[in-house]
Amino acid sequence: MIRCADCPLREFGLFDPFSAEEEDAMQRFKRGEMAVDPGTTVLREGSKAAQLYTVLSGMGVRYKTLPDGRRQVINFIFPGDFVGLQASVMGEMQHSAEATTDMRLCVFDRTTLWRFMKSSPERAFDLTWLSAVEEHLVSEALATVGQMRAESRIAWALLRLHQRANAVGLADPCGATPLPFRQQDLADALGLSLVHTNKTLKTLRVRKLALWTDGLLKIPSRKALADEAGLYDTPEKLHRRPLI
Amino acid sequence: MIRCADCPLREFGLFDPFSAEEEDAMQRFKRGEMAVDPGTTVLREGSKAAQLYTVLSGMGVRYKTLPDGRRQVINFIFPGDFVGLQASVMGEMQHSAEATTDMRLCVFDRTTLWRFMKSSPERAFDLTWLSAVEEHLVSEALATVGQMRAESRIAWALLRLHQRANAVGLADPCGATPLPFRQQDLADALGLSLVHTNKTLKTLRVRKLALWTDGLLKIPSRKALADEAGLYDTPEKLHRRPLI
DNA sequence: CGGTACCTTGACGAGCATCAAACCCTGTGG
DNA sequence: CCACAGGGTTTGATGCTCGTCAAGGTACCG
Repeated sequence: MIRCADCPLREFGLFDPFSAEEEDAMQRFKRGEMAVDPGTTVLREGSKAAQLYTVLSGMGVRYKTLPDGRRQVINFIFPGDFVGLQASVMGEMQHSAEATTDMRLCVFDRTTLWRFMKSSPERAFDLTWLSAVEEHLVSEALATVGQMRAESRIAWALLRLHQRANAVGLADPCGATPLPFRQQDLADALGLSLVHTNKTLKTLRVRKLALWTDGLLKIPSRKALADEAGLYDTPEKLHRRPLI
Repeated sequence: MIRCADCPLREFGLFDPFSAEEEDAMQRFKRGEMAVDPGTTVLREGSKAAQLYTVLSGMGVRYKTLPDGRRQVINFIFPGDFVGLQASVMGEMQHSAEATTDMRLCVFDRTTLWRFMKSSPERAFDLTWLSAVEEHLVSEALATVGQMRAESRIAWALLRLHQRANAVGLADPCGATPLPFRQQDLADALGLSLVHTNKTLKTLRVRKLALWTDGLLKIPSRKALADEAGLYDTPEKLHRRPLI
């Protein structure tokens, strides 16, 4: 089992540094590790999950299933993400979480969460912070899906995915970012049909704004893509985030 | 100034009860009261607001503004809602909040929030809880906007608004609920044009599923409306929520 | 070799946006 | 008292975006 002190996620500037005591408290909180295959449902909507996880490696999606079987992807899961807080706080999950690739997870116990918050107000604050950031991300998605046309929606999503992937060191020297999702996942995230998503991806390819093929994303000009996405070119100031 | 002990919101079963000490701590936390007119922007997107508020009475909207001037309503504000947590936790607001009606607000100070969390782990937990619930609400909206057709979206929104209003005692004996928003607000919340929203409201009226005119909403059969909204008829089990 | 999962492309039509105009109601000022 | 303006609602006409249907292509796997 990886010790928190050696956590591979710590290398990236994305996360808040730990003090020695913090590391220690975290270590006691940690329950174990888990590795899952692609397609595994880590948390199921409606379940009163007893565990929560920090993603060590791999990617996935959070999604809601509708009565008629369609699904809405709420957002994409990247290394460093904290999954399952909702169930711990609200009693049960309101969405599912599924691994898209192989995934390694750091396992924590729900029952210790409360003790954890109590023992350390800083951690309690961090949890609130994480939750507030999630809300913000979902809100931005809502604004995009509600207001933008297909081309802009996809531009927005690809740009955000690119940022997130880069922030955890997944970029490749030649500028290609691995993006192992299916077109259907993107379609479900953006409220578009698979067919139209496919066609729109093609026009973005033709316009040389974003090239996503074979699980690799290349963005010739972030500025141009941000323009299409209706985002001010993001000065890459990603929030530094707490790591739990 | 209303004392927390006499808070008019406490009457409704919606909120967690307070112990005497809790009440006391809350009272020290409270900074004052504020009354605003319809149309007032309480919090502005991008501002590093120093205050946060609990809504004592009145309604409003949270929304994001897009570069081209369109807006996305994130959700609607009701009495008991806690507004501005995002700025306190994340540093600045990611959306604006505006009063639709006259509104009375309980004012708290941002700088005391941290002290507040530190002094009382239960409150810290409550804040995380609130944030998690917000996220859930926005996610549900995202799923609705992303996957449903106009008629279902509007049915969903009206049903949710009806529930929220009733939970804070705004229902009228004869079954009419005050709903002071404009059709444009609903349109902006659901990613629909004003015109199409209007036409869809008409068909819902014709179908006797929901009658919303002159700021009053009447729902002949919640079951029928829930059906159209793609919701299992909600057993009215609204989460009891902490009151801050 | 058939089967499955995913990507791709074309044809067609529906749902919804957009444009334009009329119709309230309320408030305001001559 | 009436004219007028402004904010919101309502309605019709037109056409674009996007969903749906259908089919074919490719890679991978048992």
